[in-house]
Amino acid sequence: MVRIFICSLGRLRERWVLAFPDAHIVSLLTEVAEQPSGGARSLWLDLSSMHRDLRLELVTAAASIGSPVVAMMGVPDEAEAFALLQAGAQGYCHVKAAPEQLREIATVVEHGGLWMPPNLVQRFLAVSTRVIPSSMPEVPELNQLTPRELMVAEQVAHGASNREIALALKITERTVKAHISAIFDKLGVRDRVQLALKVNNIPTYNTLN
Amino acid sequence: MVRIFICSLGRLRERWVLAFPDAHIVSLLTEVAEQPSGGARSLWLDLSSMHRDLRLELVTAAASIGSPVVAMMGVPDEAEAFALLQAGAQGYCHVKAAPEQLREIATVVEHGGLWMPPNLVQRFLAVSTRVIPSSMPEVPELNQLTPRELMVAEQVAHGASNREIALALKITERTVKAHISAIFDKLGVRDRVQLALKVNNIPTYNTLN
DNA sequence: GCCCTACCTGTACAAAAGTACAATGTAAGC
DNA sequence: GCTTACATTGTACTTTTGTACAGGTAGGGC
Repeated sequence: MVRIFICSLGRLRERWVLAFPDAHIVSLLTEVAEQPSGGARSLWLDLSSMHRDLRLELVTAAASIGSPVVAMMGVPDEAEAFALLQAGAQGYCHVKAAPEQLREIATVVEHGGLWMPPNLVQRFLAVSTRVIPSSMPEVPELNQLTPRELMVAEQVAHGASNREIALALKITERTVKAHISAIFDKLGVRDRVQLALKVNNIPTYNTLN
Repeated sequence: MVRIFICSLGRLRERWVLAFPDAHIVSLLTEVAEQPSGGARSLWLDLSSMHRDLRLELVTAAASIGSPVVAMMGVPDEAEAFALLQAGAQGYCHVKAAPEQLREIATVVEHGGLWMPPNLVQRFLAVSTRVIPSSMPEVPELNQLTPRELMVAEQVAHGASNREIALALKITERTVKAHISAIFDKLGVRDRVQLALKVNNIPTYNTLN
């Protein structure tokens, strides 16, 4: 199986080679036609540094070749994700997805599956179902938190500062810090930004959470 | 990888064993807990001869265990498919899917992918793209940012520290700070948490955006 | 040439955020 | 009564984040 990465800039070359030692990296889609097209292959498009209007076009063109296409974005955008998938992409992920994740994605799309970040799947399904039972697990790890910690975590997840949280919960800023440290420990994050993202169910790609 | 098939009647046992020679076949979900849960596994639910109301329940229960769940139906039903997927299933296929296809599906779901028949995928996307754009506005303010600032903002939005961003963009931490300050100014946020939330399009308490 | 913007960097400082170590009070369960 | 989990706070410290003020470079438009 040949993985071909298409990107104008070669910024992330090392990352991709790390994921797939035998990856091909080209800058134009037209070059793909010149590659040996004998066996199976998948196309990985770096759309992050590309003009918005061109992305859909590129994905459509790539999909028409016949190989599974994975769209890689820098700024996740739900609406665009769906558009790209509808245009024929079978995968949608962050350009900086970890190598292990890239390999997971490769396995999935190369076997006819659809891959996208968990939060997107949820949104996806939420809008598709008329019903709204939503008995779905939000972030199961949050169950590890004590009631008080959960309150603090939610405030952080909405952008509150320690001072604001202290004020809201009528406790000292010091206590807020104590809770927050405990939360970091339990959820395995290192700072409030990552905590906010985790509570909001947004994957952070740089750290393996 | 252990594949456990759950069905009240054992009708299709041969078929499944053909696909996975080492498949386990049980009749109740509770029996799964007794299986050696050490390694990875996937659960395959035969919902064909089951009452409609029970299906969702079973899928939900199965999904809560943690292993990938594949819902297998006798009579495909679009609406129900969405509901089952939302309940936590990662795969949806026909009970009588061919062994090779079962193996494809196994590969996909066991690597975090979503699997459903191609026609369902199309319906799925058609519905989503029609509904999403209206309900999901992007973040137009991001257009105010220069290309470089946008890169920095993306990194922050994924939980990166200043040091990490500096490393990634091959610039000084000082420069990162400069960009970030400019971003705060343009987007009207006061710290990196609020920036992360804004880029990810999550509303915050204090700033009503 | 001049102006403007984007981009980059430095020193210095202020303000948060986060950690280490320690302690008290309280409520629930055995 | 004892243990355990939870919530609370203190002092002191390190690290990170964010700002103020001050520059320097490169490219495009006039």
